[in-house]
Amino acid sequence: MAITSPRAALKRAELAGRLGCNLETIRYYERIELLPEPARTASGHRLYSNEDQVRLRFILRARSLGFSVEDVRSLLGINDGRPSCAEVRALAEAHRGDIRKRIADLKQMDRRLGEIMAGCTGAETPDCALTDKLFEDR
Amino acid sequence: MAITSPRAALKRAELAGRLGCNLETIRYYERIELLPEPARTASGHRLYSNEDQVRLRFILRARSLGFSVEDVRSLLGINDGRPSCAEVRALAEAHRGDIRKRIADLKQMDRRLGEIMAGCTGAETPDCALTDKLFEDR
DNA sequence: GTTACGCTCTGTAGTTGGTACAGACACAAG
DNA sequence: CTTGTGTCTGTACCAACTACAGAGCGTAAC
Repeated sequence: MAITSPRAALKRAELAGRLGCNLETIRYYERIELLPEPARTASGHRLYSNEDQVRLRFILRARSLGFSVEDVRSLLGINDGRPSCAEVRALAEAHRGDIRKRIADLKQMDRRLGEIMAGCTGAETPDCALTDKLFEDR
Repeated sequence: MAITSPRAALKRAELAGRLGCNLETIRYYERIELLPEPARTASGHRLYSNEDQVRLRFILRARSLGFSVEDVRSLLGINDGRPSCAEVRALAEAHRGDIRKRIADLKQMDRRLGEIMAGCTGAETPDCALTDKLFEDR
C-alpha cells in the first residue's frame, strides 16, 4: 500500500495538509460534532480513516460554497436523519437566495460609497467631502 | 425649546430610537471608545447631547457603508489625529476594493452553487446529485 | 403615600466559525 | 540519549454586536 493511498490512516496534520484546511479546524469540527471522534493510537494520537477524510472534504466543500455549519449539519443528516433530495434542494435554494441578497447589499454599499466619495478630492487638508457627508444633519 | 429639538438631552433609548440602532450598541460604542462618556443625571442615567447624536450618526453611517470599527476610529481621528482628505480617500478606496472582492467571491460562490445544484432534482428520495458531488473523490 | 410598571444601570455571557496559544507528553532520527 | 518536531488538552482571542440577570430609578395612577 502506497504511502499516499487514501486508505492509509492519517494524522491530524497530514489530513489538514491533504485537504488544505487549518490543523485546528479539524479538532473544531470534532468538538462541534460535525466529525465523529476518530480512532486513536495507544498514546492518544488521532488517526483518520478514509471515511473521515471523505466526510471532512464534504464539510469543507459545503463551507466553501457558503453553507453555514448548521446547514452542513442538516446536509449530513445529523439533526433529523439524511435529508431527501427535495430538502437538500430547498436548503440550497434558500442559501442561494441569501448569497444573492448579500451581493445586492454589497452592490448597494459600493454604489453609496461611490456617491459619497464624489467630491473627496484627496487633498492634503482635513476638509473632506466624505467625512462631511457622514456628519451631515439630513 | 420643543421636545423634539435636536438640542434636547436624550436618554439612551431615545437616541437609539432616533437613529434606528439597537439600545446596547450605544453602550458598546462607549465601551470601545468610539463615543465619549456622556453626561449623566444625578442618579447616573446617561444624557446625550446633540454633539453625541451627530457623532453616533456618523459612526452608524460609516458602519452601514461597511467600514470596520477600526476604520471608523481612523475616520474620527481617534488613533492619529484627524485624517487628511487624502488619507480618508485612501481608506475609502481600500475599503471599496474589499467590497468588490467580496462581491466577486460571492458571485463565484453563486456560480459554483448553480453548477453543483444541476441534477439535484428535488425528488423525495435520499439520492441527491448535490450531496453526491460534495462527497465525490475528485 | 404607595404601588406598579417601565426604563436604566452594571457586569457578563452568547453569537459564528474558526485560530492561536501554553504546557505537557509522544515519537523518530542521529 | 538527546534533540527536535508533532500531538495532546484546555482555554483565550477575533469582529461587532446582542441579550440577559439582578438591582435601582422615575413617574403616573390609585
